[in-house]
Amino acid sequence: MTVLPVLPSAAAACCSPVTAGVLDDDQAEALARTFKALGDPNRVKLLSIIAASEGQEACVCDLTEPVGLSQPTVSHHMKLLVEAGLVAREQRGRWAYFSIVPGALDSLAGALASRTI
Amino acid sequence: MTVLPVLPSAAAACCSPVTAGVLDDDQAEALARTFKALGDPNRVKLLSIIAASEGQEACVCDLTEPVGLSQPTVSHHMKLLVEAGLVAREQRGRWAYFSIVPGALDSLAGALASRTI
DNA sequence: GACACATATCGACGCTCGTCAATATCATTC
DNA sequence: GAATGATATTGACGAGCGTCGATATGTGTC
Repeated sequence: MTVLPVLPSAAAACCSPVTAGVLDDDQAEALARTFKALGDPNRVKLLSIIAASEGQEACVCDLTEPVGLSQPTVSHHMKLLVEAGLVAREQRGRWAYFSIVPGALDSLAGALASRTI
Repeated sequence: MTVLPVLPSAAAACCSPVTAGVLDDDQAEALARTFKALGDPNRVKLLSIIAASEGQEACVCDLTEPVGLSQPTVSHHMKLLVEAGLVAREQRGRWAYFSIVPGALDSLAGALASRTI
């Protein structure tokens, strides 16, 4: 029960393009929270590392070395990404596997793209 | 000469989807800088207000009241959005008009969306 | 040029963020 | 259940952010 199709914060971001009208406070807050999670280069890199890994998942032990940060710091960043609804955490044995929530980035992209159709 | 199709920071973000492989430090840095600009609810709202305005442009005087912030604070946020390459500033008479850089949000969305084709 | 108006900059204030070392928690193995 | 290994949490630190009032800059008007 660790992977949800769309998490609350991501759901709020979905289907409310920035350019489709004035966003209310809740929509702006939800979008900003997700963008803030992407507002750190190390988190962006962590995300890309996970996506580039086999099976689109990685454990903290795979992530520490590429970004050159301490284990607690990587754990901290992963927690933020999970809370933002961008990444899912699954405990398997001793390891915690992180994977990108399907559709999370796409729905965020949808909130950015203009409706040119 | 205030409006550019794609500014440097946005250009770096373009065409390097987060899920297409491990991003190098420069790409991650450029993407994070743009996302950080969107990581504040007031800036997200300012962006949507501009997009929803007639002619897709607005001056600071139009923006202060809707977000409920002081004029210097709005000016500060607009500066960040301009530096992020998301918004263009054009001085016309006494007023400074802000507009969303064409394609900026779309290329950001492109950096997020997975290539499902 | 003096004035009025719109916007930008400055200086300061609390608050949050990114980072680490130290430690705690949890799952596995013996 | 004691030991081991992977990850999370805690506490602390400096750096950066969001905000404001006060002030400076720039633009048009008289």
